[in-house]
Amino acid sequence: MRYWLMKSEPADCSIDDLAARPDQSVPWYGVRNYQARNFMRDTMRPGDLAFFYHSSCAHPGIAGIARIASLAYPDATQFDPASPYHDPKSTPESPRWFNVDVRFERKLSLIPLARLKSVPELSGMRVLQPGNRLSITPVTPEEWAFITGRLAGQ
DNA sequence: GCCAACGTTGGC
DNA sequence: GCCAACGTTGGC
Repeated sequence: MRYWLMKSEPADCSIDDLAARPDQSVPWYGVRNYQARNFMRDTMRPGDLAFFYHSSCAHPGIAGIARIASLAYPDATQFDPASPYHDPKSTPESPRWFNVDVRFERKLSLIPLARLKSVPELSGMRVLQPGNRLSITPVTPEEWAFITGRLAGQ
């Protein structure tokens, strides 16, 4: 089993939005970066755990935990001309973009980005590296254990 | 709103 | 294949 960190803009889908959804799950559509796509398509497996991270907002940080709930399958929004994620170069015969389903696991009291950055044990964390923009990044078992065990307040 | 960092595009 | 231009990300 692997661990991940997945960014979501809470204005689009917050941890509370995820918890309130039918089945408490959501297709993680809209990823249009090849590296993040490859993580979903090639490495993620159902049962993997992910930090649910709030980005591009007033209080960026880890807001909860989610579980990968499906293998990757073609992202429907790429074929929808009305979607902002429409990709005219993609075809159903040869889809370019994929998504997994993500299910709510539990909420955490927010672990702010500044807190994560202040911890020496997490200095190597992928998402904290300067210039990182990937919306999906791997988390090591050590990082996962440290954050859930030492930084998560509940 | 600013801006640094990064990925993608497209001309050559 | 190079690389400049452009668009996006995301913290501040």
